[in-house]
Amino acid sequence: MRPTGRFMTKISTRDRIIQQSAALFNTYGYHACSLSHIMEATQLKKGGIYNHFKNKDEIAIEAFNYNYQRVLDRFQQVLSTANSPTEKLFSLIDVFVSFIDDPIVQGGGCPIFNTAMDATNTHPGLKEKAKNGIKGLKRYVEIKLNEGISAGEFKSDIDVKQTAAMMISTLEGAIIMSRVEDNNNCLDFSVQYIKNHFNQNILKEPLPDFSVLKTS
Amino acid sequence: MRPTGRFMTKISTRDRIIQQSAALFNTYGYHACSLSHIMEATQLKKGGIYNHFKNKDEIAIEAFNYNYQRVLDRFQQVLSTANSPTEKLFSLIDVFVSFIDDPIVQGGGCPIFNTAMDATNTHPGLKEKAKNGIKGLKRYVEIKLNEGISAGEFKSDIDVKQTAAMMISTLEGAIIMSRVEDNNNCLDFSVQYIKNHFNQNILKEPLPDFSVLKTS
DNA sequence: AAAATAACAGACCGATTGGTCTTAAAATAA
DNA sequence: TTATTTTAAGACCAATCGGTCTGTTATTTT
Repeated sequence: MRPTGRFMTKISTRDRIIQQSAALFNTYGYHACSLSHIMEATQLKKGGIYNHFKNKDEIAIEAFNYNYQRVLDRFQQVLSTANSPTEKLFSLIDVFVSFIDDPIVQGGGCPIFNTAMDATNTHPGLKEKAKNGIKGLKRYVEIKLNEGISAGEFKSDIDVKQTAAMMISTLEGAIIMSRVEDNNNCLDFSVQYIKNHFNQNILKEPLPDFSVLKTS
Repeated sequence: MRPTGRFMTKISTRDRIIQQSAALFNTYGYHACSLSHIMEATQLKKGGIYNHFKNKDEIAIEAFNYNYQRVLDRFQQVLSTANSPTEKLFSLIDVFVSFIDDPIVQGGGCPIFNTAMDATNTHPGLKEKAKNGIKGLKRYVEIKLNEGISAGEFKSDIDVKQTAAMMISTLEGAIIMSRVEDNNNCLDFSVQYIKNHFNQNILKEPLPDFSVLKTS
């Protein structure tokens, strides 16, 4: 029962807790984000928080869900402005770049991968969620690759799964590296590299713009 | 003053604390690794530990140094069995693969990148160490690339810095992905991919073995 | 052998952790 | 308006956190 005006929906306290915690969990990780942090961010006391959640774990899970949805939303949003499969494919790359240029959530980077790293050895439940998140991300890319093949724009003999995995791991690796190095060099390199590779190995008709890459 | 026999060196308690903590920090991260964990692993009480270190931070720093040195050692070791620059370049790739197949330290993955992720928003000191660690890793690869150019085995117009950054971020991204997915698929893809790229774009005389890649 | 030093145990500390519960106020339903 | 339910405050809890300090036991040095 959410209080609703005529055309707008007031955010529930529970959702506000989730959103503000999502920023904290992405920034500090599960163990380094305490309830005091959440209390301070939400301006609520324990009672106000535990009225909506049974424990910290439930908040963290919901926070991940929220961040994950925001990632998907950005994919949707960016893809909606692209027309051809080729444009869509290159738009996918841009989404990863946007994780650095225009972070989805406080703390930066890709919240899915951040959670994956944070939870791998410490929080089986969250790790599983991150694992599925990555699977979803991959499926997303695979669909777009298949659409390109169906439309006749991409070569039909490409290994879709392999290409999707490569693209994601390369860009995610570059995102991490750029975050640590405090500059975008590595990400820019990777983007150039992948676009070039797509142009040469995925597209049936390479774009003329990419034939000259060595501009360093 | 280390107690030494004729041909062997007994490990100091301090070093033992560092080594065992190094495993814990790599597994759980800085905040999720408590002194109780360290006490249990080392079978020492507080007094025994704080006799050698002034605080948890100092242990974590030394633990990182130790893990970092082990990474470098593995590079040295693998490279020592390679003869030509080409062999050395491909050996570098194998070192990253070994992070999954034969983990350097408990918790798995690359301890440098693990620390980088763990510390980015939570521990400036450790983050700086990880940042420098990655810089060292990159320099290592760059040196090997330059050796290949000098020896005339690699093309002379390659962008060494860009290539090194690409190689590391791609493989590190794949390592993380493989760890989350609990299989080596992504890493294997990436390795195939990079080797193929090196063969086509770095080596002056491509190896015949790599011309056929599409084996899926 | 005696004196000095290094190593370690373990009690102790205040602060903080995640979590519970009672109570009062606010919002909703009757 | 009254009764009921939801929301949130905040006291309280045991457990644990990183860290200090004292006392005892080993180990060196003299």
